Amino acid sequence: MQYSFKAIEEKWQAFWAKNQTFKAGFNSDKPKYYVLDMFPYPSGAGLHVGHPLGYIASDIYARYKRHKGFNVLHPQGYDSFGLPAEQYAIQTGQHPAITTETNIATYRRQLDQIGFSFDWSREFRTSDPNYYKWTQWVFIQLFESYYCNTDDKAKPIAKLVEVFKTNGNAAVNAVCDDDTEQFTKEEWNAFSEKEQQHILLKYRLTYLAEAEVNWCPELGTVLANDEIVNGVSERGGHPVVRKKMTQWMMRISAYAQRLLDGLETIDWTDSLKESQRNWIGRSEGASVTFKVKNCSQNHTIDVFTTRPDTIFGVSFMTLAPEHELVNTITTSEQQQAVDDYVKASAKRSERERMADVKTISGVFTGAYAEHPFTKQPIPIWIGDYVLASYGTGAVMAVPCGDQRDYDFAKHFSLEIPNIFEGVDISEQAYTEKGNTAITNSDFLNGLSYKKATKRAIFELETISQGKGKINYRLRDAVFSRQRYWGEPFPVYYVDGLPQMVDAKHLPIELPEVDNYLPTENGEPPLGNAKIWAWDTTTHNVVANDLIDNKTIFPLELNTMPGWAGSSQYFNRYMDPNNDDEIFSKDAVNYWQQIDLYIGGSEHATGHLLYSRFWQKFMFDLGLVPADEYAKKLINQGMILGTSAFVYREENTGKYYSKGLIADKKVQAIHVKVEYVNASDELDIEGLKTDAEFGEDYKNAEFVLENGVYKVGRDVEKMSKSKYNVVNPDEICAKYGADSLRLYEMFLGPLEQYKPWNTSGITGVHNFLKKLWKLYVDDNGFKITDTEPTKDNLKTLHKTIKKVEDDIENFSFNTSVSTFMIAVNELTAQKCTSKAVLEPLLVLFSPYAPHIAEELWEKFGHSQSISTAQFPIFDAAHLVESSKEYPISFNGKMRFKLEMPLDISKDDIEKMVLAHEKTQAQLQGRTPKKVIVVPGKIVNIVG
RNA sequence: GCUGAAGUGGUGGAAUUGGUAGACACGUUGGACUUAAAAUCCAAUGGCCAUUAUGGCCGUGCGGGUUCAAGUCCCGCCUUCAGUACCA
Repeated sequence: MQYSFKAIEEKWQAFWAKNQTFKAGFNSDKPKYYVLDMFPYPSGAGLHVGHPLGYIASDIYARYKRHKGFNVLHPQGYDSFGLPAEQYAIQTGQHPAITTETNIATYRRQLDQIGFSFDWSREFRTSDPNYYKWTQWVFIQLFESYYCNTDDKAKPIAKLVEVFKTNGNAAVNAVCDDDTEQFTKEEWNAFSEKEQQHILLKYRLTYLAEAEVNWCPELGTVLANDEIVNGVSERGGHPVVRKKMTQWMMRISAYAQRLLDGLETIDWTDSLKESQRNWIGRSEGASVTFKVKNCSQNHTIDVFTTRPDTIFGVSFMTLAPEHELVNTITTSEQQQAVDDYVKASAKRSERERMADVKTISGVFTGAYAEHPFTKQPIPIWIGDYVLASYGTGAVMAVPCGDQRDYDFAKHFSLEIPNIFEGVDISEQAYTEKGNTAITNSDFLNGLSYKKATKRAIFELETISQGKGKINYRLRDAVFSRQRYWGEPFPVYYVDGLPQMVDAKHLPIELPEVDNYLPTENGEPPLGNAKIWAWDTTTHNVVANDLIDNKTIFPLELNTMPGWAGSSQYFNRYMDPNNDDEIFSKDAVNYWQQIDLYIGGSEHATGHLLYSRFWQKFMFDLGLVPADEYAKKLINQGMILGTSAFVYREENTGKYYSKGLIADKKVQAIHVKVEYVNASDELDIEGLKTDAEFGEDYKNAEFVLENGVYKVGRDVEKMSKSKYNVVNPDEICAKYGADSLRLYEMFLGPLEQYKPWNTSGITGVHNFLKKLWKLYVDDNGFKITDTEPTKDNLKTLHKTIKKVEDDIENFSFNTSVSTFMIAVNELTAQKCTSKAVLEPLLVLFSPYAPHIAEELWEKFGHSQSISTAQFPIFDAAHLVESSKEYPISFNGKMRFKLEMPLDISKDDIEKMVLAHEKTQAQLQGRTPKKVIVVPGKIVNIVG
């Protein structure tokens, strides 16, 4: 009987689907375990072999946990809103929903053929109104909440309105855009509805604001910071410019400290946590207020500094060119110069400014500020090294203590007072925060960094010109996109003010449009919709031309960004078909949070940060029991493609084999990897008859070396455009899903980036054939009830131990090797014993579930192997008596003991001492002293 | 610049708390089986030297150090990858 993987895999995939083998429900007898993959965006290209890597790993772990007696939740779905489907719609007019549906069908077929143990009954798509209803719902909750600093949590905005009515905002300690604005209860109650709403927007956790955003003209939409890479859009690589626009924002900054603190409680990789820490960018220091001299309106400039101890070293101030006071304070003599400078720097894009760090530029405003303590005048400059978007957009310049201030001062010949005792600052600034005493600094004289900082803050607070402050780099996230294919906002506008649709009328479904481009007057694509107005009496979406501004109002034209749908999906899996609630209390209390989350590290400062923010918000509302949603997170590495190149000589057009290039002027051209064999030889005939590119090479001349054409190779990201994509369909057809699964794990450590090389798959494929032969030969199933030998049991238990350790540590690659060794050993031992080969199957089954099920059935089991218990390791089988397995004597001073490490130190000492005594007696010498050191090796010291 | 990860044969990669470096697999070479190929099986495979055989020396990016013992620990460099950056 041959190992016919095709029939076996089809059979068991059908069996799992029919019996809903992996359907998860409440089960109080078993502990729960929740394993989740980052759900995919279903792109038109389908899966390549790199995509399933993380899914295979999580599937192995999920299956393992089932064997270990856990009730496992392992769902899957689709993050189906996104740009590619919309771009396709723009080009072809096909509705993105249709494209998405087609792509999902392909994804599902490809996923199914790999044999994942997903609970498909819980599948959902973020673009399904039944799902995005709840995305809209969370948005409304955010709108109806503010952040209370006293309780350090989000609370209903209605509570805040109560306080305003009775006490004004003097005693309110909440996160607000403008913490200088003060009003009494009388003032509040006298405000118009519009004025009140305007104020509340400054407190709401999602709010409408005029903000400087990253606008991508090419894509016609704004982008979040994490959607921009090196100054161009992540998707498509289009340029991005800064632009002021009214946008929905998420007040994630209110959660900055909690997002930072939460990292300490979760088991995520250090590099990922570090990325998030950097992104949040906490720095401690002080805010200092400088009064502008000779200013009729008493203007002040606030700065943030991490070095309040250097306050007496301030010799000038620098404002960002965009700073709001630039125009107000500039003197008439300097007006022209300042205008020119501001205009020039506005022209330069952010990217140019970043690229050009070395050129120092700036201009004097003619105005002076007053030093808070010395009252000396401080010239106010403008310089583009100060960023409007960080801190307050203004700095107090301390040239002796900051290199950029120092360079600026040198360039414009400004004063550089030294406030560091015995430090030479003639060449560069002294930026260390050491124990150097401060001098020329009045009350700070003689103090070191730490003490001076404390004292400076104290003195600033005394004169009410500053206070200790913690600044975060993390900025509020723009939540609007000017696109069609995203969640519509449940928002309509009355007199220009946003109103939420009552939650019970959700979802607000995406309207039909006949054009997916922005409208002629620049509105987002939803501006093309004809039925897109909200009727507040019937609570329905109605035609735009019915808008009467009394009961029927315009709806929001923006849609939500890509990360909206993925920010709470992991909770929805717990109760995905609930129409009445986002999820039931019972469900969330049972499943709690994700135990293991697997996905790519590229989401470090996007999805993985935003979703933590949503979870904390939902925790504040009492909706979820945990304020972190994923206990453990693993970033799977990427599988890279091995591209192949031919070399075309520029003048002759001949293609030279790699070894013949020498110093010829050649151009390297990607060719499809399927025409290249393991020895890097090109199948020229295949290439010439290729359906897509055959024409290009039909008449080409290939110059061979030693009778073959050798291609060049390079490891790159798998991509259609590089022709190095390997399709899992082909692998499954040729070697089977079990081979694919094993090989992807065998390639290397899960977290690592590694190149794919199809030729290596024969190794694991042969292993599966050998495994099959261990159970089945020409006469059929060959397992017997024979007593296992000691060798058999040793192999089995060695394997149990290793595989269990490997899975717990997520080193799946080494356990594949362990299997190979086990099968080789048992084959050599001619083992047919049921007592060994049956439990062994359970070890394999997470990795190669199809073959395991097939053989399991041959043992007479009617239930899936996934119900079987993981075999229990028994160290006794590894401890051999010294008679049969003498302690091996190796070299001059070391013994190696073949036994498990959990045997006690004393036992080893006794055994080795006994052995040494016999040896000594035989050799007629005195026994050496035995010292056992941790590890496998025993030292004998003479 | 800063932060994080990593440098081991021709290749992917093993090596537990410091304990026989190169497991396992690919590839390569030789052999068996075949008219032949594929498939399968067997053997060899870090480098250098030596051989009838046993063997010897060198080897984990580089230079030091600790130790009976270092891929692993410490100090100083180099290189690669990833993230981030006039962050005050």
